[in-house]
Order: sequence, then C-alpha cells, then structure tokens
Amino acid sequence: MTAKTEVRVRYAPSPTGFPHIGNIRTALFNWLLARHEGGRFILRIEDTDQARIVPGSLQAIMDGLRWLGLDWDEGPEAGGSFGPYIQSERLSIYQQYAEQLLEAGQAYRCYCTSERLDEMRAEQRARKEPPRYDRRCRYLSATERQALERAGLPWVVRFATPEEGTTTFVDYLRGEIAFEHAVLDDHVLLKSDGWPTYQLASVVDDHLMEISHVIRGDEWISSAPRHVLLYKAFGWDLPVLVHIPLILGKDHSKLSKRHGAVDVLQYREQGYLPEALVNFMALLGWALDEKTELFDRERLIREFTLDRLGKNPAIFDNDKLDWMNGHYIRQLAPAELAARLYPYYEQAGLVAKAGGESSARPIIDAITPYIQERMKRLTDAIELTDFLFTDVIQYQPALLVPKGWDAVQTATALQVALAEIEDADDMSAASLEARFRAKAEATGWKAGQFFGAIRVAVTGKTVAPPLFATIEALGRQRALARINHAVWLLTSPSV
RNA sequence: GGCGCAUUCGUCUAGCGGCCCAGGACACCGCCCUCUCAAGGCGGAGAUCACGGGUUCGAAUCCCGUAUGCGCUACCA
Repeated sequence: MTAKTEVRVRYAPSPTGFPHIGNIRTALFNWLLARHEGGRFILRIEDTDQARIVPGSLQAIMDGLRWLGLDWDEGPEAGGSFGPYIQSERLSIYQQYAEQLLEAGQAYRCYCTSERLDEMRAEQRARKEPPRYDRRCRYLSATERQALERAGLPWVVRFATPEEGTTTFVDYLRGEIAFEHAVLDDHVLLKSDGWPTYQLASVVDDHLMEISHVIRGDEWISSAPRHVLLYKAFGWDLPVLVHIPLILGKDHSKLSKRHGAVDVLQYREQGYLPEALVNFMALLGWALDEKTELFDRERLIREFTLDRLGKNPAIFDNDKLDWMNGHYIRQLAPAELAARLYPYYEQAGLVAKAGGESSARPIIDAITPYIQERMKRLTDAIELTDFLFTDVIQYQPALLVPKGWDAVQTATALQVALAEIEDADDMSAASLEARFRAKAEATGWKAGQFFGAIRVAVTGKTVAPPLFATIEALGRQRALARINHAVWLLTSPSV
C-alpha cells in the first residue's frame, strides 16, 4: 500500500522569447491539475542555452502568468525548498550527475569537433542514412582516450544509448509508445562548456523536484525515450508522462508570429480579459462534456481532469475568442468595467484630451453601461466613444440626412431638437427620450429618421451608443453646439 | 529520407459497439425585438465521422493497410 503522492507539476519555459500562447496553455493545464488536486505548481526556468536567451523574457513570462492569474507555489520570486529554480544556478548539480553516469559507464566523453560532426552528418545524408553520431568516441581504446585527454581537447559527455532493443513507455493520453534503440542517438548530456543540455537538466530537475506529472507539448514525445532511458540509468521512478497536442495557426502550421498575436501580453494590449483567455485556452484540447463552454476559474479548477484532455492539435480561432471575450465583458459590473477600461483610454490619449483624469473618469463611468454589450474587446470602447472626449468632431455632412429626407427637412428637425434640449430641465437620458418621442409623435416623424439625424450631429457617426445616454454624457452645452454646427452645415450654400 | 503522433461540420469539440442517417458552441444566413450598432430570443444551412479492407447480428467507436497533416531528427529547448 503506497501513500498517495502529492501532485507536483511544473511549467519549465526557456527565457528565449516572450511567452507564447501555446506554451502558456501548457502552463494552464499544469496549473489546473495542481489546483484541482491540491498540489503544487512549480515555475522552473530552463536557461541552459545562454546564446539564445532574450533579455526581458523572464520578466515577460512572469508578467504573463500573473496577468492570467496562474500563480506558482515554487519558483523565482516565490522560493520553495527544492530550489534554486533557475537552471543556470544549478550547474554543479548537473555536472555531478553527469559524473555519476560517467563512472557507471552509462555515459562517455566525446572529443569530436563540431566540424567533424558536421562532415559526418553531411556524408550520412548523402548516403541517405539518418544523421546520427557514429559513436567513434564510445569505443576508444584506453590509450587513445589518454592521448586525447593529454592533448587537452575539449569534450562533451554523451549518453551511451543501448544499441539494441526497444524502449517502451506509457503516455497518459496515447498509451504505449515504443522506440527502437537503433533510431536513438548518443545524445549530448553535458556540453563542452560544462553546461547541461535540456535532456539532462530537465530529467535531473524533475526527479530532484519530485515532479509527479510531466505535462508538456507533444513535440517532446520523440525525446521521451531518451528521458526514460536516463531515468532508468539513474534508477529513478518515472513521473506520469502527458504529451498534449500543439496549437496550430489558421494555416495548420505551428503557431507563430505570422499568425498575428501569439504573445500573451499582446492579448492584454488588444483588450482581452484574462478570464476570457483562460476559459478559451482551456477549451483548446480539453472539454468537460457535450455542451458546457463557459467556465469561470473556480469551475475550471473543480472540473479539470487529465482524462478529459483531447489528443489532436487545435487551430486557434480568434472569432470564438472574441465572442467569449464579449461575454466576459458583459459579465462585469459596470463600475468594474469602467475601471478596466480606464488604462485603454489613457493609452489612446483620450484622458489627456478630456483634460485629465478628473474630467475623463466621469465620462467613462457614465457611458460604460451603454457600450458594455457592444464590445468584443476593451479597446472597442475607444472608437465607440471617442467623440465624448474631444471638442470638435468631423464627419461627412451628407451623413446627417437620413434616408427619405432632404437637407431642408433635416435642418428643420435639428432645429426642433435644439429647442427641445434648450427647454429640457431634466437632462437625464430617460427624460430626454420621453420628450423626443413625444415630439416625434406630434410631428409624425419617424424615430429612425429623427433620432438618426441627431445621432450624426452629436457623435459624427451613424453607429453609436444609444442616443439619449450619449446626449446626457455629452452635456447640454456641447450637445447644443454640435447640433448648431450641423444645422449650419446643412444650410450653408456649399452643401 | 527515418522515426513518432494525429485524422468527427470552415473552426473548437461531444461521442469511448446499438440511445448517432452524429449532439453543442463560434462564424454564416433568415426572422423577432429595436433610435443606429450591438446584446438577446427563435429558426436554418453546414460532417457520405480522411480513404480502403476486415472483426461483429450491429462500427464514428475495435483491428490492419493507405493517404494527408503535424512534430522530432543540434554541444536548441
């Protein structure tokens, strides 16, 4: 009877670029499993390829995770008793384990130069053979080895892969997968500069950090047998291996820059809500049942299990994300929405245009309830309401004239509107609406035409938030000025 | 080329031998609501379950081939 071991999962990105939507979705699944099982979610940084490190990417990774609410229990800035969690700070550990393999004869030093390796591979390719290390250094005689050693040549440590037989392992999603040793290489464990490769570092760390489930993209499945062999060489127990399908772009290739936004933080810039992105990403490769699509964070944690994961790659469909984002926007309390909108207005320069925060806030607060169900992204608010923040608006005068009316008729109606607004002692949207509806009734004008003309006069647009809420937010003076201007446009000889 | 994985509406997916001549959602189309645009409601179109063989009384579901797509094939992860 073995005690149930704690679930410990990790997200182990390389700081070689900004966090990509595909990687982050892997992080999400790891995080969800940890939270569902009451386990631990670990962030480990795999920075063993110094040449490829991109400055700022570690920070971006952490910002992205935090924005999405994927908090880590152990890792950079969180601590933990299995640290350090940055591989560049664990070099001596990997060297020690490489040494152990060397002594056990499960690995060997290779003195081949990269030039020789390149030539060898070119020849193999020319002969239509699979490119593979020819194991020259594996079978060096003692004297040869000593000579090389004495010459002070640089060396790498390679794993002595069994030459015959097959390694079989179980992938949680796909079942048994087998690889013949003949197709495996004697891959490098320790590079000539003493740094480990991914293969060594990740296996050593997963073991030392007591990782229970390795959930990663399925591009790793072909290196899984090497990892299994390494575990065996060390005499360690295997974690549960879960290879999840990749996310593809619209053209069915691996998601990349060509497909538009792929960095998580770009989604924030574009006005997506983290709750929408989390929900959406969870559905890329996971489903609860035949109908449920909307999951808040708690529900996701409650329902998430590995056995509901799918095994075929998903194509990222922005349309559905947009729909879902709109749903979550409508879900927000208006005050909360207004607060989240503020930074976008600031970014767009509208706060400054309105004369600073104290004048911008009330406008945003007033109009937000009316644009809430008209947005797919937070950034949509800008275009929907920019006319509220400026003194002058510009539009084609012809837009003023509704279908079925002419300029004269329109000017007359706008003058009536002017009088109504001047006479109004209550500028609330409800009161204005009652007033204008009564007027439409009395004159026999269709609301569509009458209101449409006013809408363009006041906003410069044919598509805008509800008219009377708009006028209320605008205020009497500015509304009058704009309608006056419209009348002038209609009656001036140039039109 | 070799090895591996995958294959259900355009897209995300449900389906784990009979409930399926395949269900839901996005997108699309129509109608309703309506001051525009949305949101919302109702309805529609859309998948010979990649193809070909088996197994079975019965297959989208199991087995074998083929095709296609994707991944890996570095002193990168």
